[in-house]
Amino acid sequence: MSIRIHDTLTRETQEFVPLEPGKVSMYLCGPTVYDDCHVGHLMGPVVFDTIARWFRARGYAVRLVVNITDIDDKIIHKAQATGQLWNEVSEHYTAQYLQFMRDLGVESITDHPHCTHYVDEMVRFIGELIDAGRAYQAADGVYYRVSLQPGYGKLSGRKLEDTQSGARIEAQAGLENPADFVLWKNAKPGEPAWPSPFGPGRPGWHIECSVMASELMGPVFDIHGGGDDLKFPHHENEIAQSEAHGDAFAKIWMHHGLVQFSGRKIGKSDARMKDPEFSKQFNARYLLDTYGAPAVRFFLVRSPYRRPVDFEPSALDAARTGLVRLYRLLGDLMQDTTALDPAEVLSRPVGAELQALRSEFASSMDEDFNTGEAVAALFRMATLANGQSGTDREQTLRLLRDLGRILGLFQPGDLERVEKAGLAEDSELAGLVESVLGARAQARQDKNWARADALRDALTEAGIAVLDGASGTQFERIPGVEGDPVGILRRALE
RNA sequence: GGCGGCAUAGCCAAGUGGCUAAGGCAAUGGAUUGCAAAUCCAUCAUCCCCGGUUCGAGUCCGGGUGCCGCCUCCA
Repeated sequence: MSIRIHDTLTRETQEFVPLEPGKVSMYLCGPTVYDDCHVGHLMGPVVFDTIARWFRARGYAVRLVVNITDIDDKIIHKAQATGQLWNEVSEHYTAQYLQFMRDLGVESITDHPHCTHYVDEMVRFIGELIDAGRAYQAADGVYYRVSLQPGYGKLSGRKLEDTQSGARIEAQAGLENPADFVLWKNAKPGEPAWPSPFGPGRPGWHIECSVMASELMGPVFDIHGGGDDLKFPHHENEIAQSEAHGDAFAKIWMHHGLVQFSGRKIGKSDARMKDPEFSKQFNARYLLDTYGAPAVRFFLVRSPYRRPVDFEPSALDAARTGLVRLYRLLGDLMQDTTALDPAEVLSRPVGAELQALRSEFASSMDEDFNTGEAVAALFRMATLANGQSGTDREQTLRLLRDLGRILGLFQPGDLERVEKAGLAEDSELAGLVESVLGARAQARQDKNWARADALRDALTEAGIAVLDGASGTQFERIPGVEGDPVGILRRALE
């Protein structure tokens, strides 16, 4: 029952052996805080939070460092475009990002180093690279000398010559090699700057990860993660810098697939994203408000992390429907806030059928964190529970919930957050819904079926699904229903 | 052009050479319901094409075809 991990560097899945017994140190490339998050930005944190949770369930103490890039060309451009100070931009989007982390239940991140808090360390690191002959000053900054790096390109599987023949790298004046990359950018007039022996300026993008990772975790650590698109050049360059600095750096590299739409990656440079109607459907805030954060988390965890996730509203909706089914099955168990002991959950004595499913769950997670298979095991537990009664059923449901909780699912309040997504912020609509439901209840009592059904139809049109049950009537918000729900419900009450 | 990945039911999607190819959504039939919805039960694929290895391949190898990512900022 050891954990196996796919390493991008060796392209093999191998048993994980920690540097220090019982401990895991991980570094994940975090956001550059210059704009609203889209769904793609949520994937890394959710994936690595889930991985960290499984490590903890297997008894490891986890350190997970996720940087915040709070100085960068894009931040400066955004500030210039909006008339803000650069740090007003970065602080605003940092706060937004951290709120997303809380909403999504990402709780494994132990350190959120800000790039600007480590400038001195970066300056020292760059100075050491210059002293070692591995970096040089050019007209507009300090550059890393790629030509002296043996094995440059080993992560992304490319050779220096290939990179050059790519020909899309503009030959920059003063560079020894077109693949050399900037470590320190000299400040232009009006740009934010930090003092350094190489002149006032700011750190380049790649250097921050090398420096902050080693500052917080030392010259070698267990796992470095990030999105597939960061393999080259970002991670390749991190390796180059750190190795040139004499650091062993990450033992294992893990890369998650990218979120796509209609088979194509969603990115800032995607022409489609210029259409506000198009981009809105990937906006993180919009998605969390419309579908509920737990549904978004569940969606991202349903398939294994290395595959690209094809995202579209109907797929998220399908995931949400299945998730709600589990919520309803769990019922009151969802609200239990008792702290969970993963070791106990994984070893607690249970019936044979349930034990088999728990085994599948655990071995799926052990095998490179295959959350897709693990989730399938949860659904099979649901089917099992439906055929049981009494203490057997109770045992199955408890285990289903607890295993889900190890992955960050089934938190207290999640059902509300998913079923009522978007309603909380609209108190007028929420009030109207209650009024219409009350009127309908009265009509049903009077056996005025025509009136009751008309009210129900109005609710449906307004995007509210009515759920009659033995213990009264519940309702849920149907995601993605457009129109004027307030107007519809007002008219219905007349 | 270079490097890498993927092709499994209407849709999404697991699958570590070998019992009946996970799971979700949708659909259909049934139970339930004032009627619905929700819920429960049941049904629903031989895995892009060709060739090969093997007692046995969705799973390995070779060749096609198609799609995608990276090579420029990018989670």
